[in-house]
Amino acid sequence: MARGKIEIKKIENTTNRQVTFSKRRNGLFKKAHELSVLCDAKVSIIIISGTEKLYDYVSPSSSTKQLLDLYQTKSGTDVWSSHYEKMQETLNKLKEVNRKIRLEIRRRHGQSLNNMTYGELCGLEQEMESAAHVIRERKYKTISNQTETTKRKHRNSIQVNKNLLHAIDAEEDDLSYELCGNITDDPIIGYFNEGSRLFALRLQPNQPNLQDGGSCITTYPLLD
Amino acid sequence: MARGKIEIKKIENTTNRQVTFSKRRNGLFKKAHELSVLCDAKVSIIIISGTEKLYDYVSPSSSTKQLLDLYQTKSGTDVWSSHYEKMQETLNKLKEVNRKIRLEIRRRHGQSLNNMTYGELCGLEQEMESAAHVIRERKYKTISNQTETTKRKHRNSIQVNKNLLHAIDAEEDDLSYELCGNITDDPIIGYFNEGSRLFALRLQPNQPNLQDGGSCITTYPLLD
DNA sequence: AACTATTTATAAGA
DNA sequence: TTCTTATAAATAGTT
Repeated sequence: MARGKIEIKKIENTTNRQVTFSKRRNGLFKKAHELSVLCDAKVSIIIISGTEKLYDYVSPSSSTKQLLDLYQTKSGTDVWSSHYEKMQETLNKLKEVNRKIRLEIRRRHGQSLNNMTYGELCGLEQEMESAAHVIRERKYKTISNQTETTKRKHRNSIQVNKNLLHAIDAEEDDLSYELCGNITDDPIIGYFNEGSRLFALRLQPNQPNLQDGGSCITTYPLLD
Repeated sequence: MARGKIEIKKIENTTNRQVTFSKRRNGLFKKAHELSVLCDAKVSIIIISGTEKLYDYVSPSSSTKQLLDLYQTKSGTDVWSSHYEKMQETLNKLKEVNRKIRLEIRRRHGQSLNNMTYGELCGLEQEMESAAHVIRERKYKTISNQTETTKRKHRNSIQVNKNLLHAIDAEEDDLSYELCGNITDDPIIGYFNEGSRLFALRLQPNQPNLQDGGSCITTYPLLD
């Protein structure tokens, strides 16, 4: 519109296009602003350039959101309600499901039993019985498993203990021979040693178990 | 901007303002269109006039909704996300609650019992027992109530039946008297009248119960 | 809505 | 990007 008329079609020269974009964008915003002031109108302009950059103008004393709200109301256009309504729907469905399962759990707690017929109550009782049976079975399995585990551990300890006693016996025999020279067999020293060693040795294999405390019960996988 | 410069402030003359609005609005849309074509940009303009009328322009090959979606994405502006995010939050909370309740229900069905310790299983069993107890009590109450209702109905029926029989007996007696001519004092006619009235009266209070049919079983409030 | 004197916007060049 | 400037376009006031 100056120094020569131009045709209204895409400007192929990139630099030229960007310059024109910048100039005309400013011109557009200026015009929009003048319009809004002169004529007391609300104006929103959103521009996304060929390089995907965002530029926008909103007339003073209004926000883009406000304007878009108005736009939606007035045009009846589905601006964001596709997202929104789908979500609303999901939410309502979920609430309904929630309500139902809450009722079921209350009934299984023995509450909210009004409005249940005799038949329904019978059904519920039956279900509860059989579920309780399963739970009891499970409980027994758990406890027997635990017992089993404990026994195994105990046997293990005893074995370890025995092995260690043997080892130390052998070592001491070796020592006493070295210190006292050639003393043959003394059953009392052997006895004393055995008692003392028993105490010392007991601690070692048992300590890890003691540290575990009660939690070791659950670390053993249940036998199915 | 011709025949004299104007100041950029609200045009007070209404007619003038509206004319200017119309001219400049068209000018703005034209400029917007030229911009979009020349520079390969997406443009959306929304105008709401002082008289609350809506005007909008969108560059070719894009919809306003598309543009607004893009606008939101790029600007990160809170266009509708205040609604949206609150909803998302509610949704997630609800899902979590749902998940927990479902697990509890499964356990009360005797499923998903893995990962439960012996103590937890004991607790669950106990709870189930006591809930089952409540349900059983309720069941007995329901059945006894039902029985009670049925008995009452039965007694009622018998009474109605008896009354009807009386009435019919009397009617038959009456018929025989009428056929035989004028007889003065007749205690039996008196009896008949009384019986007939009794019958009529009886029916009224009883009929509603009969019409209820089987459903009346549940309409009686349970005795607590 | 059409006209037109003027202002404004802007294309091309620097 | 910005400035300059010749020229196209827009438009205020009028008809």
